[in-house]
Amino acid sequence: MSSIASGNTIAEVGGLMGDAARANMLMALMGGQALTAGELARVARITPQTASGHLAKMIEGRLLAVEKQGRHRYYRLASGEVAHAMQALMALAADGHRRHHPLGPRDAALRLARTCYDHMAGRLAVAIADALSAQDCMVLSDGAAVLTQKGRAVLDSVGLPMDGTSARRPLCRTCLDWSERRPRLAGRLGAALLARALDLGWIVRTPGNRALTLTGQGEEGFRRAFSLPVDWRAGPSP
Amino acid sequence: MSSIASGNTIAEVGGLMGDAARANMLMALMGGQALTAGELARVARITPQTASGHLAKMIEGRLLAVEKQGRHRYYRLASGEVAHAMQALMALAADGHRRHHPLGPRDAALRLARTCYDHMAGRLAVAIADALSAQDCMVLSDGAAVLTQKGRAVLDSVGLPMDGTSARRPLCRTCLDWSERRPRLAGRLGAALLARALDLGWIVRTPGNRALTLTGQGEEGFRRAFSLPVDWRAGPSP
DNA sequence: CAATTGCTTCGGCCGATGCCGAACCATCCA
DNA sequence: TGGATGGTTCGGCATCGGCCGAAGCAATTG
Repeated sequence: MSSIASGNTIAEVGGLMGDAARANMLMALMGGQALTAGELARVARITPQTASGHLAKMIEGRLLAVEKQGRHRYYRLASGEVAHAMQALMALAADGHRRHHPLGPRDAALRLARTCYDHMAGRLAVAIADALSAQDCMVLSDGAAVLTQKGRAVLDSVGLPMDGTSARRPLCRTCLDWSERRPRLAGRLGAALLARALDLGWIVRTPGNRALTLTGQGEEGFRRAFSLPVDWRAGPSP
Repeated sequence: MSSIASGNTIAEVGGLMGDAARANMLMALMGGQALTAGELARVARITPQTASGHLAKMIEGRLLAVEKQGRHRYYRLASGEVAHAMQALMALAADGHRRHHPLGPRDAALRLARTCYDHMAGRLAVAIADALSAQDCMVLSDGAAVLTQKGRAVLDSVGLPMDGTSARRPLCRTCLDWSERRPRLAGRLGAALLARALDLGWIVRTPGNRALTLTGQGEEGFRRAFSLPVDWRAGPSP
């Protein structure tokens, strides 16, 4: 029903995100991994049949994409723009929040390194951005970033050739997630870096959630590749 | 009702934007000017009392701010973050749209120069960004921008001292509005430039809509200040 | 002091939508 | 082939929220 799946209006998109159950599902998918319908129903605390309805609506509205695999159906965000829109909404929602930071044991892992849609977040990601910036590999200015010649060389040495300046996707963007509000690498470079680090076995995903575990190789690799200070885990230094 | 006006949730924010009438009002306010309740009712095609309810909700949700002046009440977007969120939603809504571009007579003025929340948009804004970029006043990369030393000098000469690199607000961002999808100056610099240009009388606002009229002085002033090519009105050259 | 205009509050109507129980497909496994 | 499990569709219920008419303030105007 409705239109032939052509163009949404702002109100339609907003309405889709403007439901608690759907928002919860979208938040769960912000981790970047595809989840099954059942998992999404559980995270939203609704019955599977209700979840199914919501998912269908979000597919119709082009917020999600599906991939069926066996008897499972894996849902994921349809595009980076969806993630971006969610972030923008989160920024508004967080306004007066001053959320409780229980800082539990599992929280500590998330705080160190986690995924945020398609790139890394947490202390590690911030430390990398800081180090690159401090070494003139990249110029950070008001939340935007530009890579220098030297920066390209460094990234190239990690196996990340940043050749084309083509895409109009930002290299770096401040991403208002819960945890330190400091710039980190997102965008095209951020996505490439996450993929490469997973590839090298420097970090591994945790099955259930968005947390990333830093391996021994990773500890060493990151420190050497980006010349991280020894105390990078301590958080914002200045 | 609800909480004591503290923290919204994502769903609440989305829900506020997810209504046709409210979305229309927000869109009207994207021009950057404050509008009265009556004007907003008219643009949303609803009765004043219905509009009043919507406006109260958006105030409560911290999407809008009011200022009463005499017997009028002027509503405006509460912050740049609200405008940013709307842009993000527009990007999703526009997806399949491929909107009709009627290109009427009034449309031509909008296409040349208009406001977009707190900065300029249209051919003029794009031409300025292009010129600054071509003269190494600023480095554009993937939609982000960084000002060079030379750029600071140029802006300083127009009366725009860009001293503190302080704020974490992007200098430039691609802004997916209807019309050319090319980078232009937004963010802190964009806002300052708009204010300065209005101040100098280079451009003047059109009362009813978002269009900006380029004055004779402006024609001359912009060309000299940013060394615009003579044919900048022609649009994207390369 | 009326009269007018801009805006809000109140009350009731009604359509839209989220929710679940039950039944129905599809896939995997023994 | 029968039974589990994951997922969807259907039908009905209940609630929520947008809408407007009528009435009530507030400020400006004569």
